[in-house]
Amino acid sequence: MKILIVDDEKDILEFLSYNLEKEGYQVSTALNGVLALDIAKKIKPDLIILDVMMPEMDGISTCSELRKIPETQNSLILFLTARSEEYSELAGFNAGADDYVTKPIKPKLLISRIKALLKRNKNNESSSSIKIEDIEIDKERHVLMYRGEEIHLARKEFNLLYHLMTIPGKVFTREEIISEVWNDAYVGDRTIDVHVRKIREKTGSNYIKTIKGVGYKFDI
Amino acid sequence: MKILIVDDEKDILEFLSYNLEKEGYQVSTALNGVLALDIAKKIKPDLIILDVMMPEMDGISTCSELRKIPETQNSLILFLTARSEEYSELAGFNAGADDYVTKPIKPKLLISRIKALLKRNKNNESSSSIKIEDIEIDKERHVLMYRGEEIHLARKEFNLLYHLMTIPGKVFTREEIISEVWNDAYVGDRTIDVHVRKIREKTGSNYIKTIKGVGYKFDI
DNA sequence: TATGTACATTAATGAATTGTTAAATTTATA
DNA sequence: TATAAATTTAACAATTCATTAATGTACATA
Repeated sequence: MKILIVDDEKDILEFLSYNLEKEGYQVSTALNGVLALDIAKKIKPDLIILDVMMPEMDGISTCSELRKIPETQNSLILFLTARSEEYSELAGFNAGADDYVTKPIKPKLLISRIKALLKRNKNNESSSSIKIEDIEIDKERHVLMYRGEEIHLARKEFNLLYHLMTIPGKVFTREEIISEVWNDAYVGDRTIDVHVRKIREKTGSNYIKTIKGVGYKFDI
Repeated sequence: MKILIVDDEKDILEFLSYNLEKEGYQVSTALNGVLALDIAKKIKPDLIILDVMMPEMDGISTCSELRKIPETQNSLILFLTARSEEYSELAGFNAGADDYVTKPIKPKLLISRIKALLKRNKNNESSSSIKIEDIEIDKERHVLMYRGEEIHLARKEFNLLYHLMTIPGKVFTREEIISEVWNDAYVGDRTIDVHVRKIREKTGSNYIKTIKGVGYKFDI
């Protein structure tokens, strides 16, 4: 795992490098935003730690720029911010940050946050499974786990449920469902109903809610 | 909703016009890109359907030009392309297209794509959740949260309350409400009263204020 | 007080939407 | 190809929702 640290204070760069290398990460450093962009393009870091307060180009701007170049489009970005600069939390997230840690930096906290971030990222990339309460749908294994039991769903049933679960709570109209699950094929409305019914039947539950006149949603 | 169709074949213009007008869209047509620009400036269509292959000015060029004039800067643009011209998909999106459909055209597919496009556009315009004090209405989840409780509102009830909440404090006349919530359908005044009553009943509250002789408003 | 106007309330009706079942059709697999 | 499984449709039942009509109430004004 490659980490790039960007801060204008050499002391902090050294302090963080030491702590992160001890954890087995491959660390690079940059003293300002401009350098950071150059280095990032070359090494394609998995995670970039950015100080918010920096001369020349601040962390927020650097972050925005990083999001524009393909090499770091999907890198994780973590902000370092002084406790007083609370405004930067919002600005940071808007600019595309994934997390932020306030100074003074506690190495153990920072490392646990980094691990969490990298882990979350890994999960999102590799596994296509969605778990909500006692129901878990795994696209890779094409399996639905419900209260510990493995339930077989046919393909359309599976895709329909999966699609509803991608945004729990959101109401999907029949049009949206047909467009996404049926690839715009022309099927009647009853078709959706029947599949919904079968899912309800097989799971013996009612997580799929009907919003009459609107559509269906997955909700606890 | 105004749609402009641009194609050099009269047959296709007629075929599409017929199908789209049947769906209630207001359709204009143009036989080439140059005419399209003129007409577009006048009618400001919400959606422009462009054939890729046309003499004089092809769809891609027309699209680029349309994106330059303010009247159609934010219009949706949908390309019609022969299955063989797959290259045009990319070129089209680069020129600012929002979607494309391959010929031969299946009317039902086209209409569902159009609806999806117009809808997506609409959704992006307005934020879906409005929160005022202890009352929150969420269009995406189609849910009303009131003092932590989830209250189910029927479609018209929901739309009515949502509409009043878009501008809290503003009095909406019955005319305005019918125009927005009922899409100008012809319904009597009592209909609104009844829906208001049901909302008050279900929430057990009186956030909807009656302004006698004027209309209703949402206010704490 | 009487009267008119505007809104509230209730219940009835019918339209619209969804649920259910079985049968027909399509698709996958041995 | 035969068979089972999955998908879709069709028919109809059930439910919910929207609307109206009838009637009641509040309030202002003559």
